[in-house]
Formats: sequence, structure tokens, C-alpha cells
Amino acid sequence: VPRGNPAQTRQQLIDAGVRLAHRRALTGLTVDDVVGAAGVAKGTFYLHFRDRAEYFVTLHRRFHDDVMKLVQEAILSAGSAGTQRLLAGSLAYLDGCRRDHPVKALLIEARVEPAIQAEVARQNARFAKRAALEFAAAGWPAAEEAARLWVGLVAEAALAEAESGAVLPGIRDALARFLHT
Amino acid sequence: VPRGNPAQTRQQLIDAGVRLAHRRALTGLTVDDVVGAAGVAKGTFYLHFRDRAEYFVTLHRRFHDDVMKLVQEAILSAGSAGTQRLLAGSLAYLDGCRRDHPVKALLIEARVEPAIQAEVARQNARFAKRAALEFAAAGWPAAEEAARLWVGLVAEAALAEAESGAVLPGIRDALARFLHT
DNA sequence: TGTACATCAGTGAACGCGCGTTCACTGATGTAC
DNA sequence: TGTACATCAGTGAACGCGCGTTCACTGATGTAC
Repeated sequence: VPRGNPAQTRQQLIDAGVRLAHRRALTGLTVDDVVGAAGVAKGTFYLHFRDRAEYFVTLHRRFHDDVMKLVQEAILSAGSAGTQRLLAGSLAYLDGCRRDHPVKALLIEARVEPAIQAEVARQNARFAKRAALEFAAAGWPAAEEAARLWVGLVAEAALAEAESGAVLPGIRDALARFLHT
Repeated sequence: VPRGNPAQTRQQLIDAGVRLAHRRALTGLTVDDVVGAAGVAKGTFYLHFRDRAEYFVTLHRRFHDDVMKLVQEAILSAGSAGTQRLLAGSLAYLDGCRRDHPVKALLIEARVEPAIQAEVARQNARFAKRAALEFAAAGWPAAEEAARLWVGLVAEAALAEAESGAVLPGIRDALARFLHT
């Protein structure tokens, strides 16, 4: 029984979850799966996370933070507020999702898995709030509502690309067109 | 032990599912819950459905058929192909969802519940195919892709109305605006 | 009309399984003297 | 430098629980003669 490095073990558990979520459903992801893939004992899992739910939240937050960093950069270098900038941010989001993450699981199943519902709802709301500013700047009448729907649109686009495993120019063009761009 | 009417018992089971799905998550809906709410023994459930999955598919198909009847009517009385007609059909869909159905469960969770994933995917594809015709008639370049995103948009709108429990005019206006109508 | 039997919807206790969680234990590493 | 002890990450067998599913049974209803 080697002493081990706690931070590293924790990272192994998270990496294992990400790896597994690439392949299968988040909902069906069990603690046994995770510890099996991470190569640690079951008890170790509970040394690092209070329970399964906390682990899922960690997984999702990790994903979200990574992607949002990209979005932030895109927005900053995209000029003034409006649908152009919104589109730039949204395309950056698609790119971030494509890069190396278990998108399908985290986008769709996240909404169902009770463990992370609250977390996802909060982050979606933040995204929508941000988008609403851009819609308002572009002069859309129902900016808040448009923003909420836009979140659904972008999620659907990310899902489409995740399923095909490639960038889908047609999808991205359609996104732009919905924005009247 | 009364002899009972099979068709009626089956209907009781389905009604119970619909009733329960109004309140809680589909994913967490157990056979015990269903038979409890229906007031029949557990064994009776398996007299009417091969397994839990078949029951879910039945539930979803029922919901889908009901709503699509409304959509069909709206489309027929909406004139020529194009985004106007698409909007009419989509608003009819929202109305159908609102009427008396466990929308949230069936729209979102349906995509995760393995039992009905295939069924939902098939019906979404049909909806999208239909929508693609309208987009094409309206002269949109990437009609197929726009249609796929549109399905996501309408689902998000239905979800928003389901959560608030009311018709949301702002949401519906935004829908129209995304269509350049 | 009465009797014996077949049919059939429904019953509910029991089973098996897999999951999340716990806990008594191991053994390597650090610390005190 | 050596010895005794505390700490601490990690282990994995065991537990409890709830679920989907089964099956031997019940009893009312239909049918044959």
C-alpha cells in the first residue's frame, strides 16, 4: 500500500470520469466504473468526494470552466456588443465542446441527473444572462426570452457536432442565420 | 379477486404514469410507483407490459401522438409552405404540450432514459424532416441543419412554458423573430 | 338446470442483482526523543 | 543513529437498500355435457 499523493489520486478519479463519459451515459456511470477506470479502491473514492453527487458536480464544473475560458477570450476580442459578438462567443463554445470533452453526457444528461441539476441550471442561467445583454444591444425586443432559447439552440448545435464528431459548417451557418447575421 | 377488464386496467397504468410524470422525474419513476398509483398489484404491470422500457415507450408515444394531431391540424389550416406555416405548427406544439401533459419529463428526460432514447430520436428526426421542408420552401440555405436546431429551440420553448406553467408571449415572439417572421 | 372443468386477469411474497456507502484494517511515511 | 509512535492515504469485504422481474397461487367468469 503506497502512501500516494492525494491531489494526484483525485485527479485520476476525475480523469477517469471524463474518459468514461466520452463513451457511455453519465446517468449510468457508477462509482464502481470510476474507481475501476482510475485503478483505485472503492473506499478511496469516498476519501476524495463526499458522495456520488459531489463528484458529478466537480466533473461538470471542470468541463464548464474550461469551455467558458475559451468563450471569454472570444468575446473579448470580438468588438462591441451585439449578435456578432454573441455568435463569436457561441462558436467558441462549440469549439470548446469539440476539443476534448464528453459533451453529450454533460450537455443533455446533466439536465436530468438530479445530482447536478441545480448546478447546470445555475450555469445555464448565467450564460443566458450574458446572451441577453447581447440581444438587447442588438435591439431585439424580447431579449431575455431570446437568450433563453438561444442557450437551447447552442446546446443542440453542440450535441449535433458531438454526435457527428466533426465541425458541421451547415449547423454553424444556420446558427448565424437565426441571429439575422 | 375481481375478474377485471384488461383494457381498463392497462389504461389505469398509463394514466397513473402520466399523473406521476407531472410531478416527478421520469428517470426516477419506478414500477412500484406506477402500480401504487394505479392501485393494482405489481404482477399486474407485467401482464400488460413486457418490461419497464416498453411501458415508457407506450407513455411517450401516447403523448407524442396527441400533440402531433394538433400540430397537423394547425399546419393544414396554415396556407402554403414556409416559415409562417412552420411557426403555426410550432405554436400548436407548444399549446399541445401545455394542455395536460407531463412535458418536462417527456421532453428532456426522454432523451436520457435509455428505454425510450431510440423512440424519441426517431420522432425528433421526423419532426425535423418536416421542418426542413418548410425551411427549404422559405429559401433558407442550410435547411436540414436549421431544422435540427429548430427542434431544439421549440423544445426549449416548451420547457420554459412548462416550468412557468403559463403561455409566455415573450418566448413565442422570440421564436417568431428567430424565423425572421 | 346442475356440475365439472378450463380460462384468464389479477395477486403479492420472494428473488436476484447492482448500486452507494461504510469501516476495520494495512502499511508506508513523518516525528519525537 | 535507533526506536516507538502518530498520521494518513489507501484498501476491499461487507452491508443495506431499492429496484425490476418472476411465479405459484386465487377466485371469478365462461364453457361443455
